[in-house]
Amino acid sequence: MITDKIFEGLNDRQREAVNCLEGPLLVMAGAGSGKTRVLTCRIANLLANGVKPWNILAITFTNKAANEMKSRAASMIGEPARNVWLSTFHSFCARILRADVESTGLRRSSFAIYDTSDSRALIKNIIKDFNLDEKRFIPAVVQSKISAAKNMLVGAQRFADSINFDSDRSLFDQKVAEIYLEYDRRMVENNAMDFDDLLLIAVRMLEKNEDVLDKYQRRFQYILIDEYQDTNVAQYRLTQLLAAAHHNLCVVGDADQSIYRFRGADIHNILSFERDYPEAKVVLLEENYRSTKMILDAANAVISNNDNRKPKKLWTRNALGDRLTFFEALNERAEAQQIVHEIKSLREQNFAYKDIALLYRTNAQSRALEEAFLNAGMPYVIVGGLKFYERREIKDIIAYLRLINNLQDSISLTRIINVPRRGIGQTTIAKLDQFAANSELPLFDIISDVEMLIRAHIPAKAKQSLYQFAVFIHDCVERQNEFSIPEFVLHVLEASGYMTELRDNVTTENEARLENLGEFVNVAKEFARDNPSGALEDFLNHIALISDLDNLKEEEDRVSLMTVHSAKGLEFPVVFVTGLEEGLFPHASSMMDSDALEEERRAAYVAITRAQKKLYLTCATTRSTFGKEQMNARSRFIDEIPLELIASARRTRPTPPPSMMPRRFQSFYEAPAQPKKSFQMPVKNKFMPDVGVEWSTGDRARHGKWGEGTVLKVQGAGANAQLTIVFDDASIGKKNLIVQYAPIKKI
DNA sequence: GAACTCAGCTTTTTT
DNA sequence: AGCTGAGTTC
Repeated sequence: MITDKIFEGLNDRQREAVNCLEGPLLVMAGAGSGKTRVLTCRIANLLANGVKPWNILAITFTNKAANEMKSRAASMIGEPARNVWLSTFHSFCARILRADVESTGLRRSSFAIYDTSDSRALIKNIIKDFNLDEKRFIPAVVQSKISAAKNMLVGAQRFADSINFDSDRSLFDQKVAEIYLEYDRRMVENNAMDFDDLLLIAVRMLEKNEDVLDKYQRRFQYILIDEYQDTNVAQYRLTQLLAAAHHNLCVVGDADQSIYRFRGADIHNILSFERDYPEAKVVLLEENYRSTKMILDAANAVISNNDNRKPKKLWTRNALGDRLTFFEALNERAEAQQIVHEIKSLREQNFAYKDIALLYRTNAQSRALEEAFLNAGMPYVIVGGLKFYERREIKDIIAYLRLINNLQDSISLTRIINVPRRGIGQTTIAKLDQFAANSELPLFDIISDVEMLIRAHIPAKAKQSLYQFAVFIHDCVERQNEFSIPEFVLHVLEASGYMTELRDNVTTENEARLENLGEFVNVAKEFARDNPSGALEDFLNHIALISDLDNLKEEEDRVSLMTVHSAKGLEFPVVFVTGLEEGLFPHASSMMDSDALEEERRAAYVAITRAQKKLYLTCATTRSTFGKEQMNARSRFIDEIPLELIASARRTRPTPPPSMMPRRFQSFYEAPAQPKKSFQMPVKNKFMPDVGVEWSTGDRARHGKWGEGTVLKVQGAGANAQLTIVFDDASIGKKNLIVQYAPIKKI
């Protein structure tokens, strides 16, 4: 019997939630209480009761969680489970927008999705064009204001209006409003949407068009939302619109794990669910299956210091477990060293590397940890941080693909117009921008038209390269159907000269870039395999919305390093919560604001509850921040944990200087002396020019970037001599170089 | 145009 | 400390 399988091993509360299929349902699920399991089983149960998979919509926080849930449901109920709409809010919105936004007249369906840095680049352009001072109008600040407004469903016009009516508002906000209006205008012009637009415009679409709303309301008879405590106004409104017709809405979350206030998440969405849906059934899941009693007690103790919360106590039948381990190291290097040391002993206790996670509050902390791992030769993976899709070479190839897919995308065009170098400099780009602004044409239209290039007063050389570039892009547009997506990616990389540039300039950095591009081709292959009929546009859409976390592969035995935020929803047998210092965790920016401080404490709660068996809490007495040594007090969160739960050296602050310490403790506090420079970040190989070598016509030279060539002309002598070199690679051609400055060698 | 130097800023967390 | 952007030089 299928239903037996669904209910097998569930506790009474969980059964209740899985069994309640109709009407609004709120599942308050404490950390580790089997929340994912309930969601999965509930989906399976809906299917078992004859609900069609395409009538179910389930929203999760990451694509990874979505896929996992899909597989689990499929193993319970069979393949039809794969037809459930299971995705993140953002992918869901992208999908319905592709399908229907064009019919509402709001946007075209072929829009590009800009990530944070693309949209910041656009804001920066606008600030420049408005002749505003970049010191006062910091692009990132303006961006976050606009983002906050969008997350609250405040469009540009309403944002501007709300300021005009308020005479006290500063000039700053008025300017932000102007930038916001212009930003929207250019996003339309570029045929692009940012992450916030996906939500905002999807809501507008459903509000504006009854037919479309009706269609999706009919389609999604049953809606499930995970991590409901982290929804923002736009997501809340979207949920409300979709569920309005039937109220078959199940939301799952834990107010104590709400840690995304900074991006507009509103904890009240979950707290007032019962007010929004008075007929709602509420199920509390308080039995924890994940952690030992020790860990859970520590978590409960910390979170109980938050005043603004509904009291709740997680409990477990699990074993008492080991006491937590706390240590304070001398500095962040010693902290990392000590962690490495602990991991070695964990290995002797039969823990695998992949059983272990290191959590930190800020990405910057990963550096010291990474160094220690490299030195120790210990396998690790950094989840998040400088993400794969944020690497320069990956953004470059994506920009090429986006431009080919959407010739109006001027942001992508400017990114790669001179990558690899084509002799198109700032002056030329400024002229083009000017001309584009005056003629209201997309940049690409201008560079593909020689007439216009002349009118824009582009010098002959630049004109030539621009035109060649335009021809190349046009050619790619026309020929894209000759290739599969991975082949096309390779074609673009080769034919643009991008690969040549990387291959000719052999540095560790470039080798890493080539490797990353290879990985990108693999992503394309995977996509092509999973979506045989997928177009370039679908591929772009796919990669715009997958996060690093989605790629966390479990098969490799490596220690995971990530921020507390990235760790949400994950669990590990052993967890190290690092950098537990006042000013860092809780972060300095939260100290003035009790709401922010409570959010920090929830982050600490999330961190602690990731651990199943063993929990380590660590901090450093001094830490160098911005290149300066800083003394930090131990985090208050440590002092909120009852003493009896903690083993080992605590309350040792201030740490005595090494000379005052009994010798047997020294190694505990201080990293062993290590050769300086034993770790080096990949640096560009500097090609030192051969100063002191005399050159003459006909000599052969090797250039760091452009390969080999022949000297055509020599002007002057010694270090200051100017050489004219014809490079063998015809696409590079003739270059004038100063001996003393150019990366060249005589061969 | 390319490559260098210097000043100033960075670090909160992310789809 | 390490990165970006502005300014400078040839």
